[in-house]
Amino acid sequence: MTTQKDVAEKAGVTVTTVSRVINDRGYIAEETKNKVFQVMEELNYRPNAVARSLTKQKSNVLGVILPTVNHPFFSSLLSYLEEFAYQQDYKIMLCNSRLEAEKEKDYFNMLRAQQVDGIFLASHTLDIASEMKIDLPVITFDRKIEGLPYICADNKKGGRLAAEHLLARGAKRLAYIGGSLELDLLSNQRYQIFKEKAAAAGVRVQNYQCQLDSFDRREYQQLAAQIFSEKKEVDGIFAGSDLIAAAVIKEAQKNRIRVPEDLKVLGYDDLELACLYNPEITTIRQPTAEIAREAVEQLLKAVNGEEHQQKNILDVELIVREST
Amino acid sequence: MTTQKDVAEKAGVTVTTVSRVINDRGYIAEETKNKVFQVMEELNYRPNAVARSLTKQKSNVLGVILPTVNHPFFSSLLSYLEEFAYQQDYKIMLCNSRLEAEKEKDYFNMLRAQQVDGIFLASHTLDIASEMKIDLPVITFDRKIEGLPYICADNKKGGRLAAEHLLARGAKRLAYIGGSLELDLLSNQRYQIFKEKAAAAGVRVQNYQCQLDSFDRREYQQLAAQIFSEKKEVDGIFAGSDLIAAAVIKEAQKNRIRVPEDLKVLGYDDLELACLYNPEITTIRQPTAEIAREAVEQLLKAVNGEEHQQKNILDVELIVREST
DNA sequence: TTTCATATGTCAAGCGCTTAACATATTTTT
DNA sequence: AAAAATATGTTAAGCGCTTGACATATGAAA
Repeated sequence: MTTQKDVAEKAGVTVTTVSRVINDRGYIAEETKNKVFQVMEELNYRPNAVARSLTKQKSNVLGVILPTVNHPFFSSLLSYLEEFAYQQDYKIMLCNSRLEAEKEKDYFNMLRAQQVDGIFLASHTLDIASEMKIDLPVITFDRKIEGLPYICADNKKGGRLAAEHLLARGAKRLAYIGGSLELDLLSNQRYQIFKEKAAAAGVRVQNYQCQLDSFDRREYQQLAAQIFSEKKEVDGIFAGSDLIAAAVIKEAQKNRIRVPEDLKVLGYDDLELACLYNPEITTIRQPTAEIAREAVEQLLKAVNGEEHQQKNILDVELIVREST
Repeated sequence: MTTQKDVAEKAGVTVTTVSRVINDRGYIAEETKNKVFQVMEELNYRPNAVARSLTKQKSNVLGVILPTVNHPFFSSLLSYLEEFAYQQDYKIMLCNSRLEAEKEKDYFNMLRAQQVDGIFLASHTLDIASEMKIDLPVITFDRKIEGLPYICADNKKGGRLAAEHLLARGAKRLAYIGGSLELDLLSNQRYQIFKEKAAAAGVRVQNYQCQLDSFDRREYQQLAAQIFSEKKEVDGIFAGSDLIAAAVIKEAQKNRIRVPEDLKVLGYDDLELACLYNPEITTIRQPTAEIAREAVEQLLKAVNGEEHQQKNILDVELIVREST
C-alpha cells in the first residue's frame, strides 16, 4: 500500500509538506503543490481515510437505518440521501433492520463503533431512546423520540386531504388499509385524522392493518382479498402506500369491482408505480427528495455542532389521477 | 469517548487483557472475561472500529456501486447483499453512480481510500479496468472485465426462453425494448439470442432502445407510445425489465390493444410489480437473492485470498403469468 | 519435585495520518 | 536594514487498538 511517506520521498519533500498539500494548510508554494499532486497521481495514491478518521476524530460517514431498502419509498429516499450526502463529501453506511428490534439495536451499536458522524434512523421497532445511550447526532424519520430531532412529511395533512378527497368524490363507506398501528409512528396520524374527518361527515371508517409493517406484497393482497370477501360494500379506500393501493385495485378488478366507478382507491407516497399502474393511482405525495435534503442538512448541522431544527415537517400534496 | 483503557481501569486489568477478551486470543479466565464484558456493558463501550481497521489492515466493509438504488431490481439486490454481508460481519458502503462515468471513478477511488475490503460493481459506464489500477478484490455484475471475476444471471438462456415462449404463444411480429445496447453489458446477450432464435423461426425483431439506461419511467412510456403510434402491428414484445413491460402494457391498453389477446408482453427480472400488475406480467426471473449470496461469497473468498470462481452464471426461469 | 498449561501483566512498536512547536531559509514589504 | 510574510524541514506526540516478546505467578499433571 502506498503511503504518504512514499509520496513524500518521491516528491522530494517531507510528509508534513504532503500533509499540508492534502489538507491545504499553512504556506505552500504552488510549484511544490503541483509536484506533490503529480506524484500522488503517478503513484495512484489516496490518503487512507481510516487513518484520517482516527486522527481527525471524524469519519465523514453517515449511517442509515431503514426497515428495508427493498421498498420503493425507502429506496427512493435512500437514493436521495446518498446523493445529498455525497455532495457534502459524506459517505453512507447502510443498514436494513427488517423491523427486527434486535437487529436495529445491533446496527445502532455497529454504527457507533464505526464512528459514523451521524445516523438517519427510519426504523422504529425499538424505543431506542430508552434502550440505548444516544451519544451521537441522530435524526429520525416519521417518529418523534424525546430529545432527538425528527423529520416527516405532514401526516395529518395527508389524512385530512385523503378524507376530503374521497368524500368529495362521493364515497360513503370508507376503509383504511395500512401498516400496523402498533408501532409508534407519526404516519399513524394519517389514519387518526382520516377517521376524524370522516366521522365529522358522518362516515365510519373500517380499519385493516397489516402485520407489523411487513412490506410484503402477499400480505397486502390477502388483506385486500379479505375486504372484498366480506362484502362490506366499501366504496372508498385509503391505502397506506401506493403499493397497497395497487394490490387493492388488482383485487377489486378480480372481483369485477370497477375502479374508480364502484370503488375509489387513494394511495400514498406517489411512487413511480402510481403512474405506471392502470388506472393511474391518485395519491398523496411525500416529497422524498426534500425529506432527504432536509434530513442531511439538519443532520450535518448537528454533526457540526450548529443549531438545527428539532422538528421538520414537510408538505404533502394530493395528486389526482384515475383511481378516484 | 470511552476507550479500551477506561474499560481496563474499571475492570482492574490491563488493556492487553481487554484486547485479549475482545479478540478471544491467548489464555483468559472465564471470570476475568465476564468481568470485562460486564464493564464494557456498563460503560456502553464498543471497540473503535476505525482504530481496529487501521491496525488490522482490514475494515470489514464492502463497497457497492450501483447505477441507482432507486430501481426495484437493484434495491432488491442491494437488500440481499446487505443481508448476506451482515451475516458475515461485513458492512456496506453504498454508492449510486447514476451511470456517470466520472462519478463511478470517483466512487471507486473513494472506496479504495476508505479501505473497503472489496467492491461489488454493478455500474459500467466506464471501462474501469483500463482507466484504473485495480488493487483490491472486485466482483462485477453483468459485465465481463478482463481479470475480474463476474457474476450474472444467464442472459443467453433468458433470451432463448423469451423467444421460445413468445413464439410458442403464436407471436409473429416481435419487438425488443430495453436499455441501451451501447454499454458493454452481458444483458445485451438477451437481445442477441432473442433475435437469433426469432430469426431461426423466420421472425424479425424490431429493436427499441432507451437512452443510456436511464431507468426512467417516462422514457419507457414514451418508447412504448412510439411503438404503438408507428402501427407496426407488433404482437409480441420482449421487455428488458418488468418496469418496461408495465409501461408497455399500460400504453397498449390506452391504445385499446388487449394484452395478452392482441399483444403478448414478456418482462424480465420478476419484480414484485410483476404480480401486482393487471394483467400479471409473464417474466423471466433473475434470482436476486442467489446473485447476492454468490457475489458476497465469491467476493469474500477473494478478500480472504481463497480460491474463487471467475465466472458465476446463475440460472434464470420463465414465469408464466397473464401478459402472454 | 519438576514440568507444563493457564492466567495475567509490562512494555512498546506500529497501523497511516495530522498537527503543534520550533527552526531555518528565502522573499517581500516597510 | 529591519521586520514580516512565505516556504519548507525536523521532530514527535497522539488518535485507539493489536500484538509480539517477555516476565511472573499459580495450580495441576507427570
